[in-house]
Amino acid sequence: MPRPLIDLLWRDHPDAPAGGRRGPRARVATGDVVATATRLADAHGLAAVTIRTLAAELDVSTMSVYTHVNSRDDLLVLMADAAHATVELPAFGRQGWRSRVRAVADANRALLARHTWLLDVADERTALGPGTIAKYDHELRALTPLDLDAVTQDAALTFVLDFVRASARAAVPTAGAGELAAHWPEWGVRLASYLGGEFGLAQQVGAAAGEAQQGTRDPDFAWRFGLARVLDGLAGLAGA
Amino acid sequence: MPRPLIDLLWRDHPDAPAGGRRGPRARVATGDVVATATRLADAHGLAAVTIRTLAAELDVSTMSVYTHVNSRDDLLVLMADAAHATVELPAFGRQGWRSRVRAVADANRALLARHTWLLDVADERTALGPGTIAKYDHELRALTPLDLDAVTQDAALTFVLDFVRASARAAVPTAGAGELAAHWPEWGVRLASYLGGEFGLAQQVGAAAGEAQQGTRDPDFAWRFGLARVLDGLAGLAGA
DNA sequence: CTGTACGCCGTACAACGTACAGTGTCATGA
DNA sequence: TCATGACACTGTACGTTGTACGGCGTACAG
Repeated sequence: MPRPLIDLLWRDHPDAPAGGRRGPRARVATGDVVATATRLADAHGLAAVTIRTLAAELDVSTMSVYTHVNSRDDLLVLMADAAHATVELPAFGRQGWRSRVRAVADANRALLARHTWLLDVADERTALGPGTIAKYDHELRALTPLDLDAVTQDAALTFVLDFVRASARAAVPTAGAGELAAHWPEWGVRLASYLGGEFGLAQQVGAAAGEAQQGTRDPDFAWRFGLARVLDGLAGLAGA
Repeated sequence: MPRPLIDLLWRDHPDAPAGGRRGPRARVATGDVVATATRLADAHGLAAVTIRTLAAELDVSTMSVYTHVNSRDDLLVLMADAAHATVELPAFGRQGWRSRVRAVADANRALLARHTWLLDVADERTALGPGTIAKYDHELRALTPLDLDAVTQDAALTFVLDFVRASARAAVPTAGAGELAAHWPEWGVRLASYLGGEFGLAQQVGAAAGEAQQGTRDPDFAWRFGLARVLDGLAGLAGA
C-alpha cells in the first residue's frame, strides 16, 4: 500500500516522506502515473482513464498501478491538483480588481478548456493539494482591492469560479448529444407536432438561442455576457 | 423495444402513440418505472438507481425494465423531465423582474434540494421533454420586463440557473468527504507542516470560510451573497 | 382457430475497481 | 557474508454494472 494521499499530493515537497530504499527500484513513479492518466483523460475523456488501460500505457501490470496510487478516486485528486499546478500565477501588480478578476476568469477558462475532465472531478480532498492551494491563494489576491472580510472574499471567488465552470460545462457536448443529433430529423417534426402552438416564447427563444449557439456568429457570446454580469455583480461590493 | 424517447417523454400527450393492444397487459407502466427510480434516487442517490434494484423494487425481472425504458440513460432523461414537471409555475402578475428572478431562483433551489441527483443528469435530450419546456417557457417570462432580444434573454436565464446549480452543488457533500473527515486528525497537522508560513492568505481565508460554512452561523450566506450578485449583474440590462 | 404483436424473463458477456496471495529483488543489521 | 525483511510487481478472482439475445406465453386481430 502506497503512502497516504496527503503525502502523495505533496510528494515534491522537501519534507515529504521519501519511502524506504529497499527492494527493486520502481519502474514508474507516482508522477508518471498521474501524467499518463492526464494524457489519457485529455485525449479520450475521464471515462477512458481505467486502471487497466493506464497500466497498459505505463507498460506494467494492472495491479502495479496500485503500488503508486491508492485508488482510482485518489488518482483523480492527484490529477486535479497537478492540473491546478500548471496554471501560471502572475503577480497582479497595479491592476484594478476588474482586470484582476478578468484574468482569473480567463485563466480558469483556459484551464478547463485544456482539461475538460476537471469538470467531472468533484472531490473535496483536492483542496489539500499544493497546486490547488497555491492557485487559491493567488486568486484570492485578485479580490484584495475590494477589501472584503474573509468569508465574503471566499464567497466572491467561488462566485466567479462557479460561473467559469458552468460556462465551460456548457461548451462541452454532454451525454446524449449524439443520440439527439442522430434522431433529430424524426424527433424534430414529432416535437413540433406535440408542441403545436403552445409555449411560443420557449419555441422562439429556444430556436434563436440554438441557432446562435451553433452558428459561427459570435461563438462565445454567452461567455462575454456572463463575465460582464459577474463583474457588474461584484461592482456593488466596491463601494461598501 | 419500447417506443422512442421522444414519445416516452410525451407519453401523456393525447397525440402520443398508444402502442398496440395485443399481448398480455403490462404490469407496470413507464410512469411507474420513472417514479420508482426517482424515489430510489431521492433516497439513496443516483448511483443507487441500477436496473436490477429498480426491477426488484417494481417486482419484475431485471430485463423487464427494458420493456418500458430503452436504456438507463433514457431513464435519467425521463426522470429529469418528470422532476421538472413538478415545479409550480405561478403567473408573475405585476411583479418586477427582480422579484420574478428571485422566485425562479428559489424554485430551482427547492427543486434541486428535493432532487439532488438532478445535478448529475447532463443530457441534452432533456430539453425535448414537456416538463422541461414548460418550465423553460415560464422562466423566460421572468425576464420579459427587461425587454431583451431572444439570445440575450436565453443567456440571462442560463446565467441565473447556472448560479443556482453551482450553489446547490456546493451544498452537497462531494465524494471523498468521508475520507477527508476520517483522516483529518492526521492530515491536518501534516498539511500545516507542509504549508509552513506560505500561502498565508489562503490559510487565513480558507480557515474562516471553512469555519463559517460548518458553523450554525448563517448557513446560507453564500446563497444570499450570490443571488444578490446575480441580481446586481442583471440590473445593468434594465437601462439598456 | 390461427397468427402475431407484445410483455416478460434467464442466461450470458464484457468491462469495471480492487482484494488477496503470492514472487522476486535489493539495502540493510547481524 | 548471510539472513532478514521491506518493497515493486503480478495473476487470479470476486462482485457489480449495463444490456444483447433468444425463448416463452398471453391475448387480441384476422
